Amino acid sequence: MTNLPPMIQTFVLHFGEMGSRWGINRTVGQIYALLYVSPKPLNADDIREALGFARSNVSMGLKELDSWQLIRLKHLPNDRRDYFTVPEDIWEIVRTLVEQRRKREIEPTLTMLRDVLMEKPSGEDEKFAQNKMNEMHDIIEMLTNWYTDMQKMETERLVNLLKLGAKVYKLYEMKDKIFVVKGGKEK
Amino acid sequence: MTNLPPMIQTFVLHFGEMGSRWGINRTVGQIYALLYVSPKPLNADDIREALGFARSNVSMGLKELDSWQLIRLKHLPNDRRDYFTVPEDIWEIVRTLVEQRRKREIEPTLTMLRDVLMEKPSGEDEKFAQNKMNEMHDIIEMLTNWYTDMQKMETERLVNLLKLGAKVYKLYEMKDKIFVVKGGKEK
DNA sequence: CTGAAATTTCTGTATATTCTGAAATTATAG
DNA sequence: CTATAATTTCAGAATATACAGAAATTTCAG
Repeated sequence: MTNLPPMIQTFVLHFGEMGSRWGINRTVGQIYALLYVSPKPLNADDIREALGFARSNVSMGLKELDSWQLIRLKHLPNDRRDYFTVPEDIWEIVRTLVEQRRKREIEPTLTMLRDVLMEKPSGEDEKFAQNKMNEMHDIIEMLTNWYTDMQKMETERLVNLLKLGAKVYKLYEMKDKIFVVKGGKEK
Repeated sequence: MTNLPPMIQTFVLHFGEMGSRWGINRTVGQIYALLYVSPKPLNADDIREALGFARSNVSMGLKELDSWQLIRLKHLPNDRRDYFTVPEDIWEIVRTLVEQRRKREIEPTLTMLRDVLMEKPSGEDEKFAQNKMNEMHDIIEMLTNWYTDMQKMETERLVNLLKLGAKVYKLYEMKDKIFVVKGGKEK
C-alpha cells in the first residue's frame, strides 16, 4: 500500500472500513476500490503488491467479488494470468449490488415470513405477532416489487425520474385531468 | 429463548442472523425482532428472560438501538423500570433506518469523495481515478437527493407511487402533451 | 438522606473472523 | 507429456468481536 498515491490510498482505505459495516470484509472492500479506480485490468499480484496482503487473500477476495458478480475476468494477449476489472458502467454496478443483496437478504427473509405466516396462531400474542409479521412482509414485498419494476427501465429514463424526485407526484395527481381532456370522459 | 413460541423464535433467530450481515450484531437483531412482535412494552429483564443472554448485553443492545433511534422508551405507572417498544408505524421504522444509514455511511463517503476530488491529480492515472470517483460521487448524490425529496412525502402518497412502479414513466412522457392541451403552447 | 432497585460500565474470557504461508491443485507453454 | 507458472485450498496463528458476571453508578421511594 506504500506506493499508492495518497488520493487513491484514502479512497481504498475508506472502502475497506465501509466494507466491514456491510458484512463484506476489509480486504474485499479494498480490492474493489482499487479495481474501481484502476485505468487498466489488474492481476492478483498487482493487487497484492498495491495493498500488501497475502497472495492467498487476494485470491479469496476476488472469488468473493466474483460470487457477487461485481468483477469481470479479462485476459491479455501472451499473458496467462487472470486480470480483473469492474464493469465500465457504474449503473451496472449499482444494479448488481441491489440485485445481489435482494437475493441474499430480502428473499430469505420473505420466505421465512411466509413460512411463519402459514402457521396457526395459538393465542392472542401469536396473533398479534403474525399481524406484525404480515405487515412487514407486505412492505418488503411492495418495495421489492417496485424495485423490480423500476430496474427494467433503461438507465436514461431512470435518471430522468430520479431527477424529477417528488415532483413526479404532481404528474400522478394530474392523471385524471389528462384523461378528461384527452378522452372526453372521466374515470 | 426456551419458552418463546416457535413462530416467534424463528422470527427472532432470523433477524439475529440477518443482523450480523449488516454490521449490527446478533444480540441487537434479536432484541429488535422481539420488541417488534411484542404486543406490549418490554423491560430489560423481560428481554433477558426471553432471549437468554446476560443482562448487561441487553443493556448494551438497547443502547445501540436507541442510538439508531429505532426504539421508544416507555414508563408504566408504579414501575420505575424502563420499558421499550418499536414505533407503531412501520413506515417510521423504514424511514429511520434509511436516514440513519445515510448519516452513518453515505454522508461520510460523500465527504471523503469531495475531499479527494479537491486534490490536484499528478498524472494520468490519478486523473482517471478522480474521474471515476467523481462519477461515484454524482450517482450517490443523485440517489440521496432523490430519497430526501421522496421522504418528505406523506406515506399514503408514497405508497401510491410505489404501487404505480415503472408506469410512472408513462405519465412523465405525457407531460409535454398535457401542457400543449392545457396551455396552448409547447416547451 | 438512605438504602434498595435498576441500570450501566468494565474487564477478562469465549467465540468468531481474518489473514498468512505452505502445500496442493490446476492450467498451459513447449 | 513435462516443467513451471498461476491459482486455490487449507490449517493454524493473529486479531477482532461478542458475551458474561462482577463492580460501580445512577435513580428514586420513603
